[in-house]
Amino acid sequence: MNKTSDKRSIILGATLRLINENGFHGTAMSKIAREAGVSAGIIYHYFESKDDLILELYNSLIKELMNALLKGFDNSKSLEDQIKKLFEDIFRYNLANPQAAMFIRQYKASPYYTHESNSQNQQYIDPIVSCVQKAKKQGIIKDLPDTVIAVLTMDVAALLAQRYSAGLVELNDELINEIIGIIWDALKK
Amino acid sequence: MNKTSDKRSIILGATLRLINENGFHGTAMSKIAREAGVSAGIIYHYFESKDDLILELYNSLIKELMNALLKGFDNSKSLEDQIKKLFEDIFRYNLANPQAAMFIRQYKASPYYTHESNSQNQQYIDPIVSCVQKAKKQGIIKDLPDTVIAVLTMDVAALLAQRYSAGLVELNDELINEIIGIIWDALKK
Amino acid sequence: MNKTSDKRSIILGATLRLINENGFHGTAMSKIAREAGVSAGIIYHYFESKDDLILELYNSLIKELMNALLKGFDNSKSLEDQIKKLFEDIFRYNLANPQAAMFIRQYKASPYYTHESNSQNQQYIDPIVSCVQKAKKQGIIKDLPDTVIAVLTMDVAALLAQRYSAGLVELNDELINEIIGIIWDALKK
Amino acid sequence: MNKTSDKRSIILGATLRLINENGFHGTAMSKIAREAGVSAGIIYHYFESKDDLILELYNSLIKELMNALLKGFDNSKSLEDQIKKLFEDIFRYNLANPQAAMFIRQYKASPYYTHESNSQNQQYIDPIVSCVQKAKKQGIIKDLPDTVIAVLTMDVAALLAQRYSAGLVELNDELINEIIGIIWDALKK
DNA sequence: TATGAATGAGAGTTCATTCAT
DNA sequence: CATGAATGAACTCTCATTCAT
Repeated sequence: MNKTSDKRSIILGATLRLINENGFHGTAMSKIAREAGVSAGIIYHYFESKDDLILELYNSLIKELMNALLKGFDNSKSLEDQIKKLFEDIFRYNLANPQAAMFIRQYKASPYYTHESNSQNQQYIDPIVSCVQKAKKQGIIKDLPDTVIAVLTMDVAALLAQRYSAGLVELNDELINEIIGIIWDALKK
Repeated sequence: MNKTSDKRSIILGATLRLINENGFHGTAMSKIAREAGVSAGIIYHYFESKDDLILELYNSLIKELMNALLKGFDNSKSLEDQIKKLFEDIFRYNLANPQAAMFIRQYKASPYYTHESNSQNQQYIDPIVSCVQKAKKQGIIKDLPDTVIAVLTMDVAALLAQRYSAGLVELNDELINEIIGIIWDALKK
Repeated sequence: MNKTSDKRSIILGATLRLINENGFHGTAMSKIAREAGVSAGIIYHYFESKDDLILELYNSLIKELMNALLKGFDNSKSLEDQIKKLFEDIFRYNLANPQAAMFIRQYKASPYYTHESNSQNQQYIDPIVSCVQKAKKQGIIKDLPDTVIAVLTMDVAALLAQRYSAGLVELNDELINEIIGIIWDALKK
Repeated sequence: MNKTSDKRSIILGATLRLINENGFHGTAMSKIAREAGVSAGIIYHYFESKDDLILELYNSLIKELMNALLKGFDNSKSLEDQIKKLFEDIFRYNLANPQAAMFIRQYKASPYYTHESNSQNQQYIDPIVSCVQKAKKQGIIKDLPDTVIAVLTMDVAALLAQRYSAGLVELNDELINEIIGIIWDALKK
């Protein structure tokens, strides 16, 4: 890890924290610079604009999430176990990374979120999507549209993570397992 | 309906449309005024500030939603039917009012959403919460925290409504009924 | 006193209080209306504009002051006694009416104060000026320009009244008399 | 003198001129920027707000005035000569710097003038106050409250300077000396 | 690479004034 | 006479972005 990517990461981290706390609108570039301990100008060396910075942050968080999911992937297991593991990992990742979950959620709910911004992450998403497709074809899970499945897994997990971060619900391992079970039962055929 | 509440409503409507399209940050007060066909200054006659305007919009949408849910309420039916009807109505309301669903979702994902902003709506939410409580006690639905139940019903419905509005998924009556059935099966004991 | 002049007076009184507390700039017409217990619009029935309202207030305060001075006037006394009494009354009036003193001072220090605004009060000021002129000619007081004499009497008194109102100095009767004596000694020949 | 303090000074100078001409209320930040030949935004780099700018201007003028008075200070002279010189310098400084005198006067007559704003200048005022204190104790000048002495010297000088600037009175050296003599005679024991 | 002073457009908000009622 | 909703220009202040150093 060289100095360049260090500073880039520091800026991204500062942006993540500030936007989660104050929203897109409440997060001025000058504040990001102060939080990151760099000058305002240098941000424009690493990112084209504020919009670009936010998009890059989103992409990097999606990339990290997808890497975490792929790491748990085991092709030697049965497809049912693979899918089950996938859903479990999605839940656990969101709950373990509430800052990331919160940002992704806020981003997706905002006008920053366009088809274009998502197409860049297709490469990371593809393996997971194709796994889900296979499971549908083999009759392991219900034949629902991908979007519906994504909502019931990814989005539900992210929402619960945020509610947990906000102190609105207590989530112990037992409850998490129960929820994962409920979702799995709801999706499986 | 007198002129005063008319203009107030017009301003709220313009705010809803613009914020859904451009986000909180992308929606200037002057644009709201232009969209509503009023002067910029008069907004401050009806609302204290931009933040207040947004909060009032949120409150009014929550109130409308809750009224819609209460309208479908029938105490003569069995509790199971009541709960089932409630979940169905939540889905249908969100899908029928995508603008409201989208705004509520964006609001809840933003730093505007605080405990304080929700406490004002407690009066509308209470009857529904108590109905769910009763269902839990009578063993009709699973004994999950209210927040988890809210995520699996209200938030899932709102998310699907937005995905539908964004053209990401086709939701016909058959599919809606299937999803309602899935959620109901997941929650019932 | 009819209702019309009542309301006019109430508006003037509200303006006096608010401007002394918040300055010209900090005193909106709507606040004057609220303080006076009238609508914003009606002020424009009694006064042409905010500037006019402020000018009329200034004029009315100058008129009251001058009337107070003229009331103490006694042509049967010696000129020396008349002048001495005049200076004493100026002091006492300012100290007894700190709100008026404060406003006049703030007005005179502001760009509202023009030659034009003063010319309207010439009728009230004339008798006093001519009395001072006579005293100068008869060698009772020093032959200083009128402006210098006004500063050493009127303005000094107003300043002391304001300092007293602000709690910066304690002014008992003894001290007031001492100051009056000092000023008189300084001006007399 | 570096560029930073240059621009700060230019802004302060522009503010002084405009406020003397148009008052606090009539002096918009945008006008100050234009007069100073800078952008509107940069003022907020040097000053927190309009209020802060005005306070800083007041403080800098008080500081300059006090430095001018201290420069004329000569401890080797008799206390009587020191005091006399002080009063003379106050007069001459005010008459030589009518812009400063006018602003200080307008500021003191406005609601901007608070105890807090003055406490920041105590360090500059202290030496002069203690000199006056000593003179009172030694029976050189009358035992009047400091505020009264300040009014009769500082404020009278500032008022005369403004009247002179406004063309209301002609002040030649002879007259100035006469007035200084009158004030001195009034204060000395 | 890195800084931070500088820009200027545009934000939210205020307010003197008007006018239909 | 009286109201107060309505206007819209002008205000203070912010902020993404640039650029000389």
